[in-house]
Amino acid sequence: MSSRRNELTRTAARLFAEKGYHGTSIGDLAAAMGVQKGSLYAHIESKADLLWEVAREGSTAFHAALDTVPEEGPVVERIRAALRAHLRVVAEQLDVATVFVREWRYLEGERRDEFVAERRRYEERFRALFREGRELGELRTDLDDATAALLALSAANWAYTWLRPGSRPPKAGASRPGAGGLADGASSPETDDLADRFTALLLDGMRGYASR
Amino acid sequence: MSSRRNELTRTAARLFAEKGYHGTSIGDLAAAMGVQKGSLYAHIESKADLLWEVAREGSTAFHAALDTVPEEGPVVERIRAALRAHLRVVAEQLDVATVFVREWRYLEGERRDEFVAERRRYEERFRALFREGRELGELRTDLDDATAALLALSAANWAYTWLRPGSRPPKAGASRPGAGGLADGASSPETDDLADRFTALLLDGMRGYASR
DNA sequence: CCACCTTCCGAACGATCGTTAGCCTCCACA
DNA sequence: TGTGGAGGCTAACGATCGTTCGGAAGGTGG
Repeated sequence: MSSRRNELTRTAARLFAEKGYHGTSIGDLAAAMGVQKGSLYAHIESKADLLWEVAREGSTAFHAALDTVPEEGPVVERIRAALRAHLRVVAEQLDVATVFVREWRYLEGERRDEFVAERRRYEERFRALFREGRELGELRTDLDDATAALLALSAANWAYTWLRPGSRPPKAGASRPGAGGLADGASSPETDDLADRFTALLLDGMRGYASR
Repeated sequence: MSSRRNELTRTAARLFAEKGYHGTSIGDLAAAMGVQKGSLYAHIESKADLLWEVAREGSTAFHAALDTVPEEGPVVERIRAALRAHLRVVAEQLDVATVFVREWRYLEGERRDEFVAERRRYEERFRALFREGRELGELRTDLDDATAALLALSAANWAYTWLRPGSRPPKAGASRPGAGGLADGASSPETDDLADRFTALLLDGMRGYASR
């Protein structure tokens, strides 16, 4: 893929994340590329192609991140690794992650079906960790693993709303205006820290020792 | 407000939740109302008015739900009540909740500012519970309450993607096609159950007793 | 030197967008 | 009985939408 074409995909990811797919016109994309809108069709066949490409990049990135989680070893460590991996993708490729989580639903036809399947598979991989943890006795044997996985995935899927490339310590907030921000930044120890704090909370809970 | 006007607001909430604000045209709204699109302007001044109204309804509903949480008593019980209240709003007014969580960002100008302020206030109220719990010693005294609140709010804010009016037991999934679904249904014991399961997980964690 | 490929331009297309206008009908109420 | 407001109609507006097209500049490799 030519470098100009890739540049267009990056721009599309950024604008789709910022203003939404339907809120971004071909004209907006062209302006951001410093070009007339008709010129974009030297690179793409349709606007929908761009959404598809960015969404697929998201699928690839998140699955690849999960691939780095070992298949053996203590489940607790693997859950921590999975959460780290997920948050790292969000922090490093915030625009792509945003499209993956929020804008994918404007895909149409087979592409949408294919995306949904990949997304379900991702969640299933995540969930399997909790099920395995319960079955092996490393998590509570009475654990409702579906709910546990849902809780963990909620934190993961919501992260794009507050995680920033620079990865400052989070506020509890979730709403944040446009805030274009920098280009996708490097992951930081802070992102891993945050994932670990989530993991610790999920594992040990918030209740005081006294009332345990 | 006339009944026809209210009907329009309901339709707008439904379509905005289903296809997104920018993905819903005035023509779509008119068709859903069984009317020519020009006729809608007997009720509104602009499409943006509808988004504003639905978003404000969301603010009102979520704040009102939090108002039912007692200001005294065990923090643990209040957290449970807050989570129940939130999920109940999502289950009972799914369309409005979806706009509140996902579509609000297409608000413009002062309205957007006002909405963001209300949303921040909501999150702050939520967060205060965890801070108070730590300060009173009812939660772990070493609790990172900002992260704890973020985790709880993530579950709450993500709920609109999987909670359904009928409120079946959840899958771990998060992606779901259009799925028009029924009109907003009544809340059920199941919704409260789910909130309680989240609360239990948040409080006591997933780790096995053996490894505590 | 020529042929080709990439990239862009400028202009235009039909469609759809949100919104406005004037007119009509019907019903509640004085 | 008459008046007015609520609600809807048809038609049209200017703007913007995604997309197409023919042509031209610029560089690369044969």
